[in-house]
Amino acid sequence: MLDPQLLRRNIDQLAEKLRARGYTLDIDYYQGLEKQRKSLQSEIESMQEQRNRISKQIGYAKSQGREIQPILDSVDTLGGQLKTRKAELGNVQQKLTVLLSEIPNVADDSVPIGSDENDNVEIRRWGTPKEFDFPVKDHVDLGESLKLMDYETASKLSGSRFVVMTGGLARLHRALAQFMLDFHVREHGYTEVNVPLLVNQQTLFGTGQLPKFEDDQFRTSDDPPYYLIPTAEVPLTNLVAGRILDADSLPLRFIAHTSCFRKEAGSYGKDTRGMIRQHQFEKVEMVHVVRPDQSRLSLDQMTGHAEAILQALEVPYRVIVLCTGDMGFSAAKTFDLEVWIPSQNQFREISSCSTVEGFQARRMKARWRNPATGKPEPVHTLNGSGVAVGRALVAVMENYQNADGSISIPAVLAPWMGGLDRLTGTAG
RNA sequence: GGAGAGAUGGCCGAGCGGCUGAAGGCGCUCCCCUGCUAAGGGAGUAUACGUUGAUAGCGUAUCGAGGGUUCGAAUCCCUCUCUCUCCGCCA
Repeated sequence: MLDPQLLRRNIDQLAEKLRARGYTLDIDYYQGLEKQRKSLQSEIESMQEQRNRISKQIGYAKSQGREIQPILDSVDTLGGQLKTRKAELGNVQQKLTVLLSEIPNVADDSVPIGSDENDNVEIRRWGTPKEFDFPVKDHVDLGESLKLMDYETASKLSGSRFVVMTGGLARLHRALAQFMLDFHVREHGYTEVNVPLLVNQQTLFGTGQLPKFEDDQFRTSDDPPYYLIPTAEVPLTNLVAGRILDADSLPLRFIAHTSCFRKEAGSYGKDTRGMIRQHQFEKVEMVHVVRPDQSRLSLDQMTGHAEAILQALEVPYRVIVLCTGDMGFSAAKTFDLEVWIPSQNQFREISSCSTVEGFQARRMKARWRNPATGKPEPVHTLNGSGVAVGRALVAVMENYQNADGSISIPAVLAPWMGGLDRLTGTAG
């Protein structure tokens, strides 16, 4: 949610900025509603003021033992009028809330203007793609020929976009998650958190998935509406929902390893093969809750934290900054990490680190007490993958493949691999 | 799933349908007093929105949430949520 002051004060400038993101703000519609809201609200408040005043007179008159009927008569019609006006206001406010909650965040000034992923800008590269002296296999061929990865059985159990992993590969997947979690906690000062995977509507509203992206979520039940989290960003960020934080408790750095669930509606035909795009996948997620003046710096740090994982795994990657047209709904600025996928001969997204500034904080009423003003103000929140576990597995499998179809294990994962240093299909 | 108890400000805790945005206490802030410390005295201490150029001020709302009764609700009624205790069931 944007700061409502932005809409009230600089709506033309705001509309301009939103246009860069491909969102058209209906200024007339907004201003019409806002005008109605104002007049209804003042009208209602003055009616309430009148009612309160008269009610006090009644109380006073009664205590004096005087006749109250004449006073009662004077407010005879007030109640009814108030009721209809309140209903009208409720209506207008509902529309305003829907409008406001579906406006995307405004891009930071440093974000390149553009319309889609072709306008993203590469910032830097790390590592050099390995030259293979044999034809490379993709992770599906590797996994299936080692009999450690089974899409057919997964499809029987669930459907498309699921996978069954077995033995050493399942262990490698787990090792990756454990490594990332332990690494971030030890090296980067994160607090490990174990969070619910099922959340309510309010929580999804807080991070911006609802109301606009209902169709992307798995809804599990109706009587209490529960949703499977699409990312741990949702529960982690909402940890501070509704709270007023002390200045010295910031920054907060949370990390969690969770499964994530996405319908992938609208991505039909995209990445249908393999583990790149699944309905269920695992991710290690980082969330920062910071003072507003720290969010830019924090974004760089968070991106660095994700990069450290890929460097430790020794897989080549590049960092890009997303252009205005390619950013997610809540983001003010996003760095994507893209890892080298040999079989595709290209870089693919493995982490996305964003600052959303106060956008989510305003939705979830997460505030801090600014010592300078003494007042509660929205905090800034950031989120980033540190990194996607399934995609990291793909990267490791493909970048560490050998001519005989076996897969070497990155040295850094040794502590979690129980002595296994190569996947040959027989181990585990 | 069954039975019961509860939800009030940063915390604890009062509150007969009317002068209660909310007693009292704790904590915190400022001031005074006191030659350190301790003790004591005084004032202040929620959030949102509206009004205003911005304060102050004023107005409105908020005592778990949402409805209702009433001229008037923290207080009465209904629904829901959550917490706690006991029983059952389980990881």
